Amino acid sequence: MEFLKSIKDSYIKAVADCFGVHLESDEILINETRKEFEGDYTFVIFPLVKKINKSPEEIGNAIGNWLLTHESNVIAHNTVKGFLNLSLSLSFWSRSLAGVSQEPRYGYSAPNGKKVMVEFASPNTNKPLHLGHIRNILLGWSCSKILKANGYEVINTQIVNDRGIAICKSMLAWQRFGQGATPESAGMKGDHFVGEYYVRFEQEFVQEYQGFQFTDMGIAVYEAKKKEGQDMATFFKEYKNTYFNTYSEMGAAAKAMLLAWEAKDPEITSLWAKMNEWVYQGFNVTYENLGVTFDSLYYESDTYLLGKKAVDDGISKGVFYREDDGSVWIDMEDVGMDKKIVMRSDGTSVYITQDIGTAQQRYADYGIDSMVYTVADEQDYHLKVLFEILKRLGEPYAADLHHLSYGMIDLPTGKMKSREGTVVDADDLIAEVIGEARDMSAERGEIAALPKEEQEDILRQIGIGALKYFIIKVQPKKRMIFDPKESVDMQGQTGPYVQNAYVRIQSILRKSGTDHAGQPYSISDIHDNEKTLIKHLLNFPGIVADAGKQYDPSAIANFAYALAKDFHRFYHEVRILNAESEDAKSFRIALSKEVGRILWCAFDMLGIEMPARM
RNA sequence: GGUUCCGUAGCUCAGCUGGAUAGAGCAACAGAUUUCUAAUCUGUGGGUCACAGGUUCGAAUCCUGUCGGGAUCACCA
Repeated sequence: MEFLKSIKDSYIKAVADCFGVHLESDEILINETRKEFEGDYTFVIFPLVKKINKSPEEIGNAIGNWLLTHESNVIAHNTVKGFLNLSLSLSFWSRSLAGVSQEPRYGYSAPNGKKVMVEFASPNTNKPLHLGHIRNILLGWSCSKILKANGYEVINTQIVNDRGIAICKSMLAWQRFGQGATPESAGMKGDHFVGEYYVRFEQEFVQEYQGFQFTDMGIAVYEAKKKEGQDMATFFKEYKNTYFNTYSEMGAAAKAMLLAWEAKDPEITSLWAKMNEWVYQGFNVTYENLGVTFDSLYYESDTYLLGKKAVDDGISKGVFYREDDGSVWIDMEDVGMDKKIVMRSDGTSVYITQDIGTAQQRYADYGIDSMVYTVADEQDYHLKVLFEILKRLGEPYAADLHHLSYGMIDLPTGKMKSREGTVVDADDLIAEVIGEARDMSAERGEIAALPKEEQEDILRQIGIGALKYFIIKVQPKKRMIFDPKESVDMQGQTGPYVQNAYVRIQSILRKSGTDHAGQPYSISDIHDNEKTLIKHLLNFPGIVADAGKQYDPSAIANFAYALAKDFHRFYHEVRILNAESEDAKSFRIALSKEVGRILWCAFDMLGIEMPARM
């Protein structure tokens, strides 16, 4: 949209003409005029006062007068304190709207030739997805959409944490207690099925551990290792991990299983593959319900040995150094970070080594220019270290790495804790919001006449829309409180509220038929409501660009809400189909259509569907 | 303790590249439907923008410090 830019250019000319001062376009501050003042847009002229050495009023009036004679879009002006308020002509508004209509990809940038990989989700395969994963998935997916809108070629990926001691615990429990059960025989979703065995392992282990505490051995350990004055319960609480790694029979069995897996033992490998497959089938259902897909998958079982070559390279480049015991380190104290180990003395990789290797693998696979990692803020430091290492290794994409960091989700009752069973399960939550949408819809009966299948689709769109919007409207970096009751709200600042604005528009467009779609119009008057909507439309490209730069979907969510809100008001105060003239009717239909389209685009960028009816 | 993020209405959140009298939603109360779908709209009340300094014509926004909360600081992942 170039109209606002032309006014900015005129402003620069006005300043040059009136005062002989040259301004750069980024020195100009233009806002929408606050509703208590007369005007549409407002220039803040305080910054000019020093340069020109006249009073703000004098400067404002001079520029205003200049614009009045030289800039046809400006039809009136007034200066209040340091603010020059401009009123714009009818033709500005109608041409602006027409400009939006004529641009099929309005708000979207042309391809910029850059390829970015966005990583999100990245679950462990020993238990089902929960609320935290949902926030991660929604952020990653939306960010991917927003980057696409900004002209990037985007590859969605995840690193599937499919190996390690956790999955071995599930496997061991299944071996011992499963009696050959399968998700089918148990009638369960695969990820939940496997998760049950993970829980079972913990239960059995705790039982074993409690038994141990009263054996002679246990008492001897307590006496030998306790801290001064520490009672038995406290001691054993802290000792749990050590017990797992030393005396525990189950711990030993799980660790043996991990070793067998690493040695590619056929029986263990096939059990591992079978149980992971169950989990993936479960995950895929959840991903589908959330409407997300991946372009590529990386499995930790494939990548966990990667990175060793990077360590060798790093040593020869002088990025890493070897200690006497054979361990390899990087010293980043010069940039305010610590020393960090990248390879153990026994020659095995640590977590970050894997990440280095995976990054290199991804570059080898896709030749990407940049990467976005959607990872919770508890790993801020880890990602910071990773990026610094990749930079020092001279990786070609290292200058453009971004950690999409987000805060953890709390419940009104406090933190989610798996030990206390307060973790909100993703599938349960999805079912709940759809159920709520069903109840709300039943009260209204608007869609009752539609075929069953279509109804279900709409209920899903509304329920999931409520849930997604509730989570995505909050700035990523902020820790958020998730109140299950509020998450299913469908009134006020919610997904369904925005969807409802869209649905109203579709209803109008259906009723108006083809008679008025795309009809030319020449308006003789314009409502404040209409101006406000057009202002929103003009803002959209800037919002999208900003959301992309900031990796911040909440900016789009808030924009969509503001637009929907102003549409609802417009809808209420102004007749559209029964407008006072054919011109006004055509104009309002055209305006509604563009609002609907932009709402759709904005929600698409959030990964939220728009129902046609509700 | 070091580092880092957060602190805005009773609650959940916007606003943060400095601009006019800090905005929404929820909750409470009062209204609006012979009208394009009321998942809507209108109105009322509700604030030392954690606190204290500083920079500035101007600070919720930038800087410093304090307080409160989270995270992190493994040869774990």
